[in-house]
Amino acid sequence: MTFKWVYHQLLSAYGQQHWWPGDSPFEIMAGAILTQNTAWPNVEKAITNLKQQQALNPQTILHTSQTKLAEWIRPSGYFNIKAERLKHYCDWYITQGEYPVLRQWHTEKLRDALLSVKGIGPETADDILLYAFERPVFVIDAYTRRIFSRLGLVNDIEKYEELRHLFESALKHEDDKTALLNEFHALIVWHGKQHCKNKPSCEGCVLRQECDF
DNA sequence: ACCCAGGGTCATA
DNA sequence: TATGACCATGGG
Repeated sequence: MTFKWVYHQLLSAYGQQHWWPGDSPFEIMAGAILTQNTAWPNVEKAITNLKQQQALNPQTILHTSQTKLAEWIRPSGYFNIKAERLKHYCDWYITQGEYPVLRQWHTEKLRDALLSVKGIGPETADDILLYAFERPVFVIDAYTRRIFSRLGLVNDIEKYEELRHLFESALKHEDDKTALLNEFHALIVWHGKQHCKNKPSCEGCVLRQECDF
């Protein structure tokens, strides 16, 4: 049982996921913040509102009052906090020179910079690195911890960075590693949702041992 | 009515 | 370092 085996099981079972849903790098970045501890359909409503307001760009978000911004993103939950986080992120993003500048940074430097923005934690930073900047990093989320600890491939108690390096080094010889890590995380999220839906019997679970019993 | 979702920050021990 | 409280909507 290996990481790659799990990947192929999920891919053959569910097919390509075509992540991240979004038309531009900035939409992906905003979505990564809005989806923190939130179901994606709620995020879609918030993004739709931002598009209707022509506000899905860093300049408009930065110059819109936090109160108004919070009202637009209300469906995504935690709207006061997320409005503040979006504005902090846009302030940093514009200051650094936006995508044309940031895309030239080395991955480690870009990660450190992202993590320095208030409201951007490890998972959100890696979402942005992988799906907006197409860097070969892996995103560790609650599904990943739960599924792979049940499979006996990782320890749930390990820290975020330890788990991330474990996945990345296990798959480092794959060609087009970015595309693989992109697909892998998306598949894990999809599988996690399916599994929750099938609890507790979990019949037809392609990973078998991942069932709850 | 209850549980949780594609997390992160901050205060406390 | 490591817990706990807090943030808040919407779907099951």
